[in-house]
Amino acid sequence: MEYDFRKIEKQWQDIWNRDHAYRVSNDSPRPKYYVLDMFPYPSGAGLHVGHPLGYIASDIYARFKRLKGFNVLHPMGYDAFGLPAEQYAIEHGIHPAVSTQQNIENFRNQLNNIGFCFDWDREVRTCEPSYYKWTQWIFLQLFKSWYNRAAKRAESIETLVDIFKNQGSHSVAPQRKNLVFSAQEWNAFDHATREGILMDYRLAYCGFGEVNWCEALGTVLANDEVVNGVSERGGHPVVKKKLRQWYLRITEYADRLLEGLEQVDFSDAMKEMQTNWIGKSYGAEIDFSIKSEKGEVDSMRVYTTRPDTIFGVDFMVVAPELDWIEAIASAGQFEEVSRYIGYVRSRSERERQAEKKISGCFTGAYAINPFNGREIPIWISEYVLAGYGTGAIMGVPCGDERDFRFASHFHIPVTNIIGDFFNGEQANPTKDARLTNSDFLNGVVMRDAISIVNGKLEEMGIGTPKVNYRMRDAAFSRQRYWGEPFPIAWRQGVAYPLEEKELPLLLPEVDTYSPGPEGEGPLANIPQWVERELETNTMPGYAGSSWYFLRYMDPHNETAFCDRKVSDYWNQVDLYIGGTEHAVGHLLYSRMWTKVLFDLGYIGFEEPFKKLVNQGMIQGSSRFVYRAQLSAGGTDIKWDNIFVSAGIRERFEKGDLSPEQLFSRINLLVHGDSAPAGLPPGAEILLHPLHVDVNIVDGFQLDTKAFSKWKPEYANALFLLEQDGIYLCGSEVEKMSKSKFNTVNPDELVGKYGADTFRMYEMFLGPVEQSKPWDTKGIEGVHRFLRKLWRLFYDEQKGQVWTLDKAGAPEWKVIYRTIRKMEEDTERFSFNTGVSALMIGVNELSDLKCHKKEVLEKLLVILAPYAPHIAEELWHLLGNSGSILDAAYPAVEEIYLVESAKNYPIAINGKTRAEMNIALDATQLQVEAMVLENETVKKWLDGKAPKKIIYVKNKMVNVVI
RNA sequence: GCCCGGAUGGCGGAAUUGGUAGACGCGCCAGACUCAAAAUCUGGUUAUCGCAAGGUAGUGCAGGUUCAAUUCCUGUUCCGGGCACCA
Repeated sequence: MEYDFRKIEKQWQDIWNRDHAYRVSNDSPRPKYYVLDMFPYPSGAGLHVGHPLGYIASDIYARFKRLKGFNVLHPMGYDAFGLPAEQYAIEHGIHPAVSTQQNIENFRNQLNNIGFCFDWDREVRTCEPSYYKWTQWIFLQLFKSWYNRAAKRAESIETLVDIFKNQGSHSVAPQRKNLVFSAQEWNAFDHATREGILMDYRLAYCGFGEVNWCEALGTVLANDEVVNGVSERGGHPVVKKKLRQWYLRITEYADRLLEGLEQVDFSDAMKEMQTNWIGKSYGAEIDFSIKSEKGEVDSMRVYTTRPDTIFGVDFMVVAPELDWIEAIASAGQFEEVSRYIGYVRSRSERERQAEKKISGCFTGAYAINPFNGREIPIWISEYVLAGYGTGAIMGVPCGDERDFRFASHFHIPVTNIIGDFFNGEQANPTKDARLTNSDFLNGVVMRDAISIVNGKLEEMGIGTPKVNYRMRDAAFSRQRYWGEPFPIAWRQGVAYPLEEKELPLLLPEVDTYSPGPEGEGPLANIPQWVERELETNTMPGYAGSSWYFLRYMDPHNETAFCDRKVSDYWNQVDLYIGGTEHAVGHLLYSRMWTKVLFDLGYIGFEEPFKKLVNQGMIQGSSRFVYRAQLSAGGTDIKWDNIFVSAGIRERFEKGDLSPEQLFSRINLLVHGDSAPAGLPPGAEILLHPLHVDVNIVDGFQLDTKAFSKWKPEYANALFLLEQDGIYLCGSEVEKMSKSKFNTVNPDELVGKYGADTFRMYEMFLGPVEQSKPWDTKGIEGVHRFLRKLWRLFYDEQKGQVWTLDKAGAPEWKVIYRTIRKMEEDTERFSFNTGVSALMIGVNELSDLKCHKKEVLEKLLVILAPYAPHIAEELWHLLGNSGSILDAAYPAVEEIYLVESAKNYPIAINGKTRAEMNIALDATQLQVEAMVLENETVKKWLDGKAPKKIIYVKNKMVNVVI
């Protein structure tokens, strides 16, 4: 009886499906465990082998937990709104709902192929009205709430209105500069004014923000649609444009997002990334008065974390886009300033920060140092961003490397305020120096000077200590079609929320997916929509994905996003597996939404994910063919389809093969014997690497026949082959993507080797957290392992070989050692070593010729999370009736694993030279005596006495000479 | 540029707490079975010197701590991920 994986896998998938084997109840006496995968976007390209890595890991863990007696929730769904579907709609006129539906079906089939234990009854799709109804509903909660800083929590906006009504704004931190009013004043404000003020407090609010505006395309572009300042499609210029935008006031949650990190089990790297993203810093805002020709602007505000360096300020740098720059520019500098502002407008933030070339421009105005009246030139430069702090910094070249380079570049004299700590060549950011050239601060250690300066500034009324965050409020609107409509109507410039009973506000059909007027979204093209004065923006991709883990708990609820009783049962996600690319986006947004819903009493926990495991990326291993071409050096010889093998190319590039030799070999290939010889003068042979589909390459060897059929233009391809008559490809490790032809489709591998082999091989590749290149070659080893395992039960010739014989100690020892290793490794997500442990176990049982049911059935249970189909099949063939999905994880009988002695490595000066079998309970003295008797040790000692003998129980012995 | 990771045989990787570097698998080499091939099985496989016994070097690179370093510390190079409208 053969291992017929195709039949077995089909059969068991059908049975599990029929029996609803993966259905999960919200009501169970067993402890709950919630395993979550990151929400996939159903792309048209379908799955490649990189996608399922995390899903397989979580699937194994979910199955493992089920065997351990937990009620396990392991759902799957789709983050189905998004730009690619909309782009596809623009290009092909197909409604995004239609293409998305197709993509989802394709995805689902691919996922099912791999045999995941998803409870499909709980599937969610963010683009379904039944789902986005609740995204809109949560948005309304955000809109109707404010963050009460005193209570450190979100509250209904009504509580704020009450405060304003009764006490005015004094007790509430002002959101807008200089906006302070009394209760009487509030009550006298007209409706629009009040709404304008409340808008400054709402957790979801409207403001103005810059977008990438492409005039030629008449649309707003995503960052990755902009390359080097022009649109990716068409290469049109892109500039910044201010548009009305929705935002989420995530900055109010900055501190709680930081504190929450202490309660969750994320990697230190992940916590660090989030901490840095939030970027909390303690500093001061200082107002400097300005001296300019026109005198229109009297002061500027800078944010600094180092007020102690106030006497070392040699220049100011202001973000060029701040609106008061042109007002302070002197007549002589005005033109240059305008030109520089124009230049910066064309630059993305990323480019500005990454730019190595120092650029900037003097404004012609000066700031006055409040302590000594010194005139400080005000510059503008792209390295200062408007969005951080006040958009203006103090340039302290002796203490900051970037400031120092700026000063050197523009020949601005440097004031040394740190004495010997500054060498004139390099800035020194120390806080330990005693200040010099610093007036009343001379001799004070910098660290201590900070509070002295802050005190003085406050006394003078020109500065306040200030906590600052690098994180900005999250832009929450897109000028797009394929997203959730905002449940907001605008009347006379005031935003009104729709009634709850009006939800969902359905996304209307449109005739065209092209943008609306003035950079508005496509919804602005619909007269009925505009008539109803509905918001024309839609929500961004992360709207639906910020709360989906809650919907899985109670996916069909029509009266709430999730029943409180149900979320109380499932509570936090116990294990979340996903890539680090979501470190600061999705993970922060969903943590914020969870905190808001917690504050408002809709759920009972404020951190969504208890534990996070980051999966690495599977990279593609690209293959290249090399097309030969003659440069235009005065020749009319055209080679269209000559491909040179990688080995020949290598010799050519290294110079081992001359251009003439290569030319004549190619000529021979093209023309046969009657080849005209000689490279035309001035001509050069170029070998262009071209990506070739990895699926027609075996290792590095190209299937030349398949290549000729691959694309019509290669039909007549000629190949310059290696000596042994094969064509070798070049290779490189790159991101896996369709355009690089390096994607490998899991369906094909599943078809060829089965889902069980595929699952185990993905895990066997290496640690789940680590990125690694895909290589299909090794999959056969895993497949061989499963067949070897099968042979413990059934033999092709002999049929059944398993027996009911009683097992002996050596067999028990092997199986219990395997169980223990497997359990430990699975528990710590070390799935690759888990697979190895199984292989070792099967190798050892084969060596022992162990075919005993009582041993083998334990093996099947620990195998089941990794390779569920074969495990279930053999489980039943052994005569078990229930499903192995619900078997109990076998317990280890320690008695079989007790050892009395160990082979110790005996090292001389730390280098292993011998091995000795020593009893585990041996004492230091016994060991020393034994070791000194050892021949190898004697040889190395050469008659001398050892300096020391180190004996670490159960580890090693080291003889120091 | 800034933040976070990673680097070990021909390849993927193992070494869980500082204690036998290279488990397991691929590939390769040799052998068995076979008319032959496939499949399967057995043995070998870091480099280098040596007939062997055995020695020497070795975990990106340069240093350091230690009886002992892939593991800890300092510096450095290269590669990957993210940087706010891809999801």
